[in-house]
Amino acid sequence: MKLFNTLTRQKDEFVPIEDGKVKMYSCGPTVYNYFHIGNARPFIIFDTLRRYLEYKGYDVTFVQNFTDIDDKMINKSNELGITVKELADQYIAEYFIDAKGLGIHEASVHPRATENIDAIIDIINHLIENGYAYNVDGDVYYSTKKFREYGKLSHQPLEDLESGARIEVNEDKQDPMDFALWKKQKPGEPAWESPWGMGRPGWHIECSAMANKYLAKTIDIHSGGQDLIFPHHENEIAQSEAANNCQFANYWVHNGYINVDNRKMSKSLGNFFTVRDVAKEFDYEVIRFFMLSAHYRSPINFSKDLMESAKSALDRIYTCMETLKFLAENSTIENIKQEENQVKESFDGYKQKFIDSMEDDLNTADAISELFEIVGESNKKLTAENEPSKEILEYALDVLRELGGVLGLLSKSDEGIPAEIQAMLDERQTARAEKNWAKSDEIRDALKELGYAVKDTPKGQQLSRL
RNA sequence: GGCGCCAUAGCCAAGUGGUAAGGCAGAGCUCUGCAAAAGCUUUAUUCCCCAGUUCAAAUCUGGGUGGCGCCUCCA
Repeated sequence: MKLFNTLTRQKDEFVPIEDGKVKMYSCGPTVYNYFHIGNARPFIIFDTLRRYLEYKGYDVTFVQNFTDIDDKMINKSNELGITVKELADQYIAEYFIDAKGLGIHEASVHPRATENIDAIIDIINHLIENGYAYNVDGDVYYSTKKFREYGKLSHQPLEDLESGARIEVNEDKQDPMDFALWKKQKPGEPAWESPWGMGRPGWHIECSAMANKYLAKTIDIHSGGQDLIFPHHENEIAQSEAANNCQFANYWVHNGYINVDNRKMSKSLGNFFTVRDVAKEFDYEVIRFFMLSAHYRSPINFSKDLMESAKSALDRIYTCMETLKFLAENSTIENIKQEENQVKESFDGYKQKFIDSMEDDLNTADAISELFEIVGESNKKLTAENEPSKEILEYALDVLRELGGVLGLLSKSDEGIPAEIQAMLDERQTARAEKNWAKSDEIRDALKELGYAVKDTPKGQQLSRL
């Protein structure tokens, strides 16, 4: 498949280092709060990339870290009067609740910075030995000037970065662009022992250390939001490549922002919506569908109207699936009929186009349109009047489930109908036979109260969950 | 100041040289006891503007206009 590589600024054909295997690292959240819709985008996008690679048969090792020690963690824990560890434990648990809802598979490993201090110290030591880092009284900095290729990811020469940089008041640094690898303990801060005294790791070094520890010195794909390109990912490259003397990641993949009123959604601007809050109003799955309905690199706006529209679109697919299921259960014809072979062939065609779209830099928007082609054709050809065979109905369902699964969608489990609901349906059926419309409608309303919608079709009553 | 992205119908959104996918919303019709769902018809002679290249441009080139982002913690 082709992936847009920030390093080369073009779509590159993806070739893994080791045949059949993919090593992927994605920057995870700083766990001091619920994550917001903007944070959710990379989680969903790269989960989808991972799913697609697995669908293609790759054995994917996917690592996503938790940043559980930094200024924000310390400030928030002080605010709440709890320890940094307690804060981290709480929001890591909350992360998994939202992630599960969004259909995000757990990573192969979810390492925490604080549990990998040894690996972090190791790599810093290495950098000092190699002359890329220096210790100033317990603070250790990376010397950006030493790394010749600094700026290769953000495509900015060091001088240009420097001229735009804010002047930071820190006389310890040899150069304004140098960044902290290890921060000396300040009073009241959590700290770990190190060769340079008590302190804690800087933000960038944890990812270098953990990618190395849990994956390899050179990994296949490193992903994250576009706002991490500089400085975070640029610094990771500087650290890892200086320490290991080899390329860090072959493909750098970055997703676009989520905007609110055309402005970037971010914690610092305060214009964010947490996934938890949005999920109170819309299904988690609607959020995921919304994210995948545009290309991952383009910026998208978030609004309630757009969520409503995403919900309607997703409902169209589910309604079709429910109808297919209903017809399959009531079909008297087992094997595919002669005239249905054409329908089957066009389903195969849509599936192929779906895959072609995914191959082209994960074009999920285009891929989703193929789902709707299948829905449209099903609605048109596989109707009760046409007496479709069980085989073709199930084929349609299988294709939708399979492709939906690649996107992490359409997996709502269909539980059986509770006995009491079935009793109501039976009662309504009798009423309808007697043309007792008042009673029929009464039961329909009662079912609606219980969260079920009922449709009257030539084949009988079709039930669906609201 | 440096670097980069974007502009397609009422809204969202694919399409990067061969004559405008898909979804949402709207209107009309069919079906229906009523609904719901679905189907049919309908909604861009045109892709921000101007110029150029080409047999052919939404797509390539140049120039505008408008919006956004990174260079600072951020997904």
